[in-house]
Amino acid sequence: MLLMRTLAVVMPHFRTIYSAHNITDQQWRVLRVLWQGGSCRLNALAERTLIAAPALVGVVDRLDKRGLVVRRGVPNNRRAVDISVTEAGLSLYHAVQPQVSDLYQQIMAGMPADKWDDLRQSLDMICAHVNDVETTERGQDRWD
Amino acid sequence: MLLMRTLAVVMPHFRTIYSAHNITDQQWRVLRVLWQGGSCRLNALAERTLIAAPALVGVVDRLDKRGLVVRRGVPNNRRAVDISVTEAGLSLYHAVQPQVSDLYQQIMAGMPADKWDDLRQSLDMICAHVNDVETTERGQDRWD
DNA sequence: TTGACTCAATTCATATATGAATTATTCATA
DNA sequence: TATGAATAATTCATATATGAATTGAGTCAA
Repeated sequence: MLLMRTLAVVMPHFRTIYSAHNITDQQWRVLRVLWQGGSCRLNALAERTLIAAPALVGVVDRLDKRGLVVRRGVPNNRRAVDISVTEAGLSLYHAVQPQVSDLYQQIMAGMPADKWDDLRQSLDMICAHVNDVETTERGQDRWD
Repeated sequence: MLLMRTLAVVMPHFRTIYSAHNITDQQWRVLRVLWQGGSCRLNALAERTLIAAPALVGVVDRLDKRGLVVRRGVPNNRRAVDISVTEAGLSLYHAVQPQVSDLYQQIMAGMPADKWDDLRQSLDMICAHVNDVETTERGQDRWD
């Protein structure tokens, strides 16, 4: 609940920026990842944006309709689809990114840098350890 | 993104428990809050579950249909509605709670207790500070 | 007392979130 | 080389998430 509460407190501030440019949180995440990585396929995009593939299909659809990204077939692999930003998507990204970066800095300013490092490490540690828990659960399945 | 990633890693484990009892994350949050606080009105429930009121209406509707919670009018205030768990909702809670608690303990075991305290404090600090950022933003509105 | 205003719950429209099932493909192998 | 297992993207059904607008009550001052 603490994680959710923190997100619930922080996200609206970012959302204010996004909605001023008529995009959603998820649409922003897609644009940012595509800008950083050039282009990638839906599954990879799903991993990097933390948006499940079925939901991502719709997000990309809407970005595609607005001409911010494009879908292209991959040669030698007709079941794969490559997604990349358009010029319009790129310029939108450059319009939004500074504001997002500013807000990020303001939030970071509220806590010393070493605390941020600790926070990052702790969260990473949780992510890493939780996989062990999963293994344990599976182990218990043997007694079903 | 780190916060979202952590939630994305942790939640599926809890969700496994919930879905085994045919409830969702949000339905569980409602049951837990109602069990802890007896009963409360929709707005208060929205705050405590971190579910926005419009979405919460639907969650309560579905719990109501399944007889896990009930809506009751508040005397002397016909616009308010009181929500509370039923016997069925209570027994479901007691069936699920131990498993949730166990999983929680397993996750907690992956990191020393003082680290958890630091983590809690850091996240609380973020929540507290972000409100200041908001104030700053509002202050800038004066120049509009 | 009545009209302006606030409040609590809800509805609406649109955009995800999630797990299960599909649809084409591609691959590995008997 | 037929053929079943594995893949990538998508569709489906159902359950939220979000912001704006409504509805039905209370409230308070002129």
